[in-house]
Amino acid sequence: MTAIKDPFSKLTDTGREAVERGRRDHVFGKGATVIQKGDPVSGAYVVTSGLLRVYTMTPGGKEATLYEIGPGETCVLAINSLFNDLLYPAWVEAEEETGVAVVPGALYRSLFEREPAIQELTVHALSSVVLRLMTELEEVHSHRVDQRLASFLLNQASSEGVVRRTQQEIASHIGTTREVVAKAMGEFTARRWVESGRGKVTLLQPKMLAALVRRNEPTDPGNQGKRA
Amino acid sequence: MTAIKDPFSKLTDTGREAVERGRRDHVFGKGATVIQKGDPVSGAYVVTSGLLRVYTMTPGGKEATLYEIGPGETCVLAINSLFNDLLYPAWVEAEEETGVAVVPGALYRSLFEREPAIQELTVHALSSVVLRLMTELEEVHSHRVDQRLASFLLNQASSEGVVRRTQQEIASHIGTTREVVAKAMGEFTARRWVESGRGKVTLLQPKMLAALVRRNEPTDPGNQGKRA
DNA sequence: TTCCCTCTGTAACCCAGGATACAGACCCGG
DNA sequence: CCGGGTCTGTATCCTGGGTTACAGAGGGAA
Repeated sequence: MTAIKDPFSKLTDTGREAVERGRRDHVFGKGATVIQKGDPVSGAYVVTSGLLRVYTMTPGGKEATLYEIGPGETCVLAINSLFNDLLYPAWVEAEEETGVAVVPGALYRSLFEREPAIQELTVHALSSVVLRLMTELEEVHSHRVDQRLASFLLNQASSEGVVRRTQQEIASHIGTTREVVAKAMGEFTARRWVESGRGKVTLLQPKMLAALVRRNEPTDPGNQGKRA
Repeated sequence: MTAIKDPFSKLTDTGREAVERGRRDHVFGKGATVIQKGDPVSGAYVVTSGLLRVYTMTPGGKEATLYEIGPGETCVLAINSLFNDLLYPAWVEAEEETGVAVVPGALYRSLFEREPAIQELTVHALSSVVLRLMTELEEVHSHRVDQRLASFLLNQASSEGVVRRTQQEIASHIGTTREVVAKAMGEFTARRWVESGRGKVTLLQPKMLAALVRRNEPTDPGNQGKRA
């Protein structure tokens, strides 16, 4: 969503020129840390290729993904920090090889004043993050981990219903530990809703997963045959 | 924070005039529901007096406050819904008697295009909400409820260190139940960090509370003398 | 093939915190 | 001054899920 392929294409000529002169391009390898919590933010980060993951970390080292940033999108937290002059409040890493264009803060601000395209981009990016955060927050305190897992699998699945991620990665995304993911996953496989392999999960019954997400009762009220 | 007393004061004359013509003022009594989840949003909501509370609710009816909106601030979710044309994703209620000016969506959008003050206001409001949501999200999965309670008490306290809220209200704010609040509060009173009365909590040792929030270990490792 | 490293599957344990159920304290109105 | 509603204080129980601790199962490299 909000996939504007080249965010600078709609600028005025002078604007585009300024961006071309001012932008700094970087490439981050898979797994590289792009920004750390507490870093001062030097400019607006626009992803040109690849995928960034923005996440928080508990003092204990457990991670939870806030959201991801794809090509054409910009890192809102950076913009946020830019306008409010704050330190960056989270971590960002490259999930794969990722190109990033950094537009210096002062330049971005002046563009924001003059260029409708940048205003539009900014507001849109901010809005969509607000939405994602809200959804996440709501999810986090109204769904159990098996539900969150199901929901994660559903919207990470390729069209063939395959999710190529290790359980550890999944755990980080939904903010829990590997073992817990394995537990829930075990339940899903037992019910033949998914098939689980090394670094990959295949959805067999997406509908059942979706139903689980919606449902509020525990996995199954009349669950005899397990423990006790 | 972000307390702009009259958000319309910096508009151009034509802009201010348009707002005066277009705005609809409402007053909501204490406890009144201002917007419900799923309501279509007709415009930007600007609080003129009082206090609004934005919260989510689990299917089970448990509430958790996302953030509050004071005079001069505007409800970002409304703006968000406005720009993305979405249904409103949460609930809003008046915590006290509250005046709200509603600026119709079309008008707001056109103002946004022309008026720097509105652009500024919008971005600032969005940014600060992003920050608050992030903080909340981080808090929710890295702090225990006693820590969250402590932190809540600390930033709700008046200058004399008094919080005038019932335990039920507090529970809704930090997203748990009354009983759990009572439990944690009991612990605090036992340690003489706070004094608890009907609808009111007095902080005696704010420093200890603050320390608890920062600390990561459980309340006290060598906790002999209670239970067992 | 073999070694090793990464990933998954289980099982047992334990604790924070949600649910339930009262008892008593405060407070207003009649 | 009494009675009923609203709050607070506990105690008891139970479950979701974090923790620990291994035992296999791929799978790449030498």
